[in-house]
Amino acid sequence: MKALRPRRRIPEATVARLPVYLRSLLELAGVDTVTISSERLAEMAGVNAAKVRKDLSYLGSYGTRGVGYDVEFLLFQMSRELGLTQAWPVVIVGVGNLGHALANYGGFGERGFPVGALVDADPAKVGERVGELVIRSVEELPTVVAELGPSIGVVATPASVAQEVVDQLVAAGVRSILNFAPTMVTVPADVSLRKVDLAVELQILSFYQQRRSPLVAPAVPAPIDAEEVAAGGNERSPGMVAAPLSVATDAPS
Amino acid sequence: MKALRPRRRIPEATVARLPVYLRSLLELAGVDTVTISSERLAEMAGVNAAKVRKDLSYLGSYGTRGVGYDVEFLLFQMSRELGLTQAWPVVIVGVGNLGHALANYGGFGERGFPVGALVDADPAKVGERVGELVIRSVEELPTVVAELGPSIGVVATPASVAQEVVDQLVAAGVRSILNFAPTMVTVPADVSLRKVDLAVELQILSFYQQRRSPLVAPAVPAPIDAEEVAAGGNERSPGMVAAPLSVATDAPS
DNA sequence: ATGTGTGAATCGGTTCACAGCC
DNA sequence: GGCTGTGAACCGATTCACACAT
Repeated sequence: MKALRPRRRIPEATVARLPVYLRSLLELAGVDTVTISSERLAEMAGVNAAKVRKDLSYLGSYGTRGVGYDVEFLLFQMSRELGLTQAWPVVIVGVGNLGHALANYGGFGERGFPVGALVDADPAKVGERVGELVIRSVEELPTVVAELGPSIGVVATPASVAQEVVDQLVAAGVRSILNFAPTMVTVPADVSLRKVDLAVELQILSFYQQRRSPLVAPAVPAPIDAEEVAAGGNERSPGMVAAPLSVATDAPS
Repeated sequence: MKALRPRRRIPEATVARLPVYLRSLLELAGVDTVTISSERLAEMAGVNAAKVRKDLSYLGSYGTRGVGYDVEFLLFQMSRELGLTQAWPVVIVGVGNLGHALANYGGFGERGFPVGALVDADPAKVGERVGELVIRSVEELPTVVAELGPSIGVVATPASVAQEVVDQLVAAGVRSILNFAPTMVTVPADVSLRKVDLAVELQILSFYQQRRSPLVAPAVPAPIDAEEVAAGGNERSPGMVAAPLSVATDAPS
């Protein structure tokens, strides 16, 4: 299954920023603002204007020179491109602390990703009710996925069973998986996999914090102001998890 | 603004992978395995061998040609580099669904990031007990942070107050922040910020899934093309495709 | 005059390929 | 022979800078 047809191939880094632009646009949608400049959108999204223009240009030439971008139109195009014109149900596997929280977290449904099913391997949990859903057995995955249609699998199990669960999701037909388990898992080439690894995030922060204070005392002649300085947002999606960028430039001497 | 402070500057992308190597090494630590080759470590971490060698070379020349890397020694160096020789307490701000789950999630403490305090702005929650901790008022942040010492702030509040909370953390002296709120926040240049945005992750998955199965006809005349999907920016290296030892290679349906 | 769209320059990171040491 | 360490080539992404449309 390898076709190569990039009608308009959108760079991965751009794809990772589209949701951020979308959110920014939603913030000012419906209201007074009819058009927006790349500069203003950049500010809202926490990136720079050149990047915004380049990114949006991959979607098509939807702007008007000398004016800016039509907010509504851009919203529409972007939603379409991101596949948000339809709802993608989410199947959460592993209803422990995290799975539970994710199930109750309203944010998903609001954004077009209704939690469609909860699944757990523990027989003691099967049948238990969480919100409006009843936890089902992991054995029912094929049925569950068939009922929901194209959906996204969220793995919130212990690391030890994550690969097994991923395999089951894939076998059930799920082609998009978000893994929260702190372990590496592999999927066939036609399945998308992203991971969110909290411990890794903390360790990355630890690295920079460590570097910053081998000693103490910043001892900088001119105290740096606060607020407003952009620390960049983390975006980026190269070979890792989320995005990165942080850290500071080091001691201004 | 670039001082040549860090004798060995480690690329950001490398820093983000160190925790993954660390975890891999821990998996085989203590046991029979005394040394490990870049190839084997690469396999465990889900990257390629050249990358492992290059990454490890930034830490120093800790390998032995013709042999590999000493597991224990590498573990030690890596822990030190990541600042894991000390525990960094975590302050969770916002004890809603997610904050609660994070507080109860044992994974942090295990990995050297004990949850040191829970803070919330809601007076109704202050005083409530969660695990061994009592939720404290957000006004007490300066005191809390002073008590804990250098720590990491985790923002698990609604988006609407995230920036405010981040400012308070920074004012209280926190220099490392992990933001779960779905909004852009800024911090001074000397503060590290990383974000975990679940909705964004789902939308990225949606993008690729959408491309894979363009369901309805687009409202705009646009030639549609299939394309090989290589989704996520997460981990995944180009080379890691089909699941080696997993089942699931083919989808049932 | 204003702000997009995009080639060209640049940068950071990955991969290659092989010299060097075990 | 095996495997690391690393310059060099390569590649994707970011930034620059300006022609062009309104």
